[in-house]
Amino acid sequence: MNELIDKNGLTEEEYLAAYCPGDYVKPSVAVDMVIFSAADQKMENYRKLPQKELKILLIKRSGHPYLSCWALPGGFVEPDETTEEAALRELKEETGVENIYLEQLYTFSDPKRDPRTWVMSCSYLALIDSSKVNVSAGDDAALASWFTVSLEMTARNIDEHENGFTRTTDYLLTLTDGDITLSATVRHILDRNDTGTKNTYQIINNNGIAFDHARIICYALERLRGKVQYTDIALNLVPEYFTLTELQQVYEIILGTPLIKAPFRRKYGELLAESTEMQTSDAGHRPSRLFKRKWMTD
Amino acid sequence: MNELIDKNGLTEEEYLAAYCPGDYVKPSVAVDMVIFSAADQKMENYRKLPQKELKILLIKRSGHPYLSCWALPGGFVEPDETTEEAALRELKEETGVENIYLEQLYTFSDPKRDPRTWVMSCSYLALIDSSKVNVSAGDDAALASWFTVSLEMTARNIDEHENGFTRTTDYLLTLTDGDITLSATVRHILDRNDTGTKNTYQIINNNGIAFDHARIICYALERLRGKVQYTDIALNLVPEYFTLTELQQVYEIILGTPLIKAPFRRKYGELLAESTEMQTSDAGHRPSRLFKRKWMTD
DNA sequence: CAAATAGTGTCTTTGAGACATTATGCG
DNA sequence: CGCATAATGTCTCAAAGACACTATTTG
Repeated sequence: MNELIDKNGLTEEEYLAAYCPGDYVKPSVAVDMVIFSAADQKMENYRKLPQKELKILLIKRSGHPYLSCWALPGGFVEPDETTEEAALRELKEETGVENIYLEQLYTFSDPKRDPRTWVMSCSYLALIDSSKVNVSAGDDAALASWFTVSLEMTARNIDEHENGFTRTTDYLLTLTDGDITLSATVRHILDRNDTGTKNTYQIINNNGIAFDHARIICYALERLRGKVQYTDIALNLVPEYFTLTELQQVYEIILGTPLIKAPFRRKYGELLAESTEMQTSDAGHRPSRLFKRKWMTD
Repeated sequence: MNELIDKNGLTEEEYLAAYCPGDYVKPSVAVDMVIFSAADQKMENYRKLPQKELKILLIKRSGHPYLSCWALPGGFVEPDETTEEAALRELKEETGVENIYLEQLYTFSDPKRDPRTWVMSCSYLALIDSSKVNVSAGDDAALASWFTVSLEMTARNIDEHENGFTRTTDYLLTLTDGDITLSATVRHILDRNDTGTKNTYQIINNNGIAFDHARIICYALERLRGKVQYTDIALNLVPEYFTLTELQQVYEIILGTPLIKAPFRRKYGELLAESTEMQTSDAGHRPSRLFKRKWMTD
């Protein structure tokens, strides 16, 4: 608190005591969470390992707008809390889980993104060990479900012009849960020229995903794919003790490509996880060593 | 627009027509910009190359709170615009520059970050070629100035406990412009254990930097340091034509370490810039080839 | 032994780091 | 020629990619 006096002769203390917020139009601010987990897919074959699948949690809307579409879990930020605290509060309400990996993603602010009124969405990426969460999340009446995620590039067009180029890329996002299939095409337009770079994202078509949440999910996947390669965040998707094959599968479903075992084990096994004596007793093949997270302090 | 009917018997269209926003308390949302440029430092020696310095633009506050402290340029988001549009609008007002590299950083939402009222800040990173901007920015009475940035780690303490560790790191941010020196110490506390990871940032002490802007500046520098290594954003800090030595200096002042010439030229010269015939006629040494940005379409 | 997975050895390729060497302009 | 910078050559070392080989378990 400084003692300087402003042009009206007030100190900071006096100014603040007299402060009256103006009557400007303000936006509502919500938090929306993209909660990922990596769940085991049941294998039909008799002694094969289960395969992992990347899932996100969605909640079916029971009111307008986007009635009976599926939306990201979230809610409005309340006074006296940060967006992160709001996210943690909602997370606990909707999944019962505390102590989760949480990272702010991006603030979406298109004034028309909510047809009712001006609502910004501060989005969060959350990662959760699927063994920790009960399948039917949502303790109240809200219908919540885990959807398997798939994102693939379906078209790309590059148009080079005088001092730059325009690149249009379409991504197809598909979310499935049993019979239910949701999908959306998100178009990314990158326009670069001598005077700058401009990125535009449009939801070209949308099947059952509420608001701009298809776009938010794409953004979250992009971030996850990037960060998984130079951090240890993937460890938040496996239980406390896990095998290297499990971890490799998690990397594979995130990145969408198969990885080669030996270099994977060198890179992540050596650097990120600490081996222990524990072994798991399986059926039909050599049992594998269990690993645990190693705390990297740098 | 779907035709489903909700529990009150309304279609979405009817619902929206009747929609009346509730009377909740809402935050104000501001955008704050960390605008970097890399300016040539005048060399005293008679025929040496100029050295680059990393600068950010700050504006002196002429009213409470933080009267006569220095703040990031910014302003409030208005209805019918996105935060990005607000940032571009403010940027044009305060520096006269359009067509600039702009990237959303992070939304700071501590409800006490502005002593007046509840104000969230959606922060942006902007990069500008210093040759494009006049030294005395700010077309109105506001006093704007470019400050040289320096950020260094001053202390680190790691405390390992049962199931994890707590790491405390202090960073000293120093901003100088001629006689004026601003500084702040930002403390980062990383707490990891079996139940999760928690990051906390505190401004330990602060000399003349308004609000939580010291923290925002640190965040921006961190992002810039990271992205410079795997993207070509650094090219937004140099003029259209530039030498590889200039570019290397830009990398060096961002990363804070000297780089070795040969590998730098292999990595960035080959991958990111396209050579042209142009040469510059200098004084006292071999003239260097000028390079231009190469448009990477992938 | 067959099936299935666990775990390692090693060759190749790539690229960063480090340093030396050559080139070119000016006075 | 001397100074200062430009530009390239090359050796080393670390890590990723690719693939083959060995090791264990159950039935």
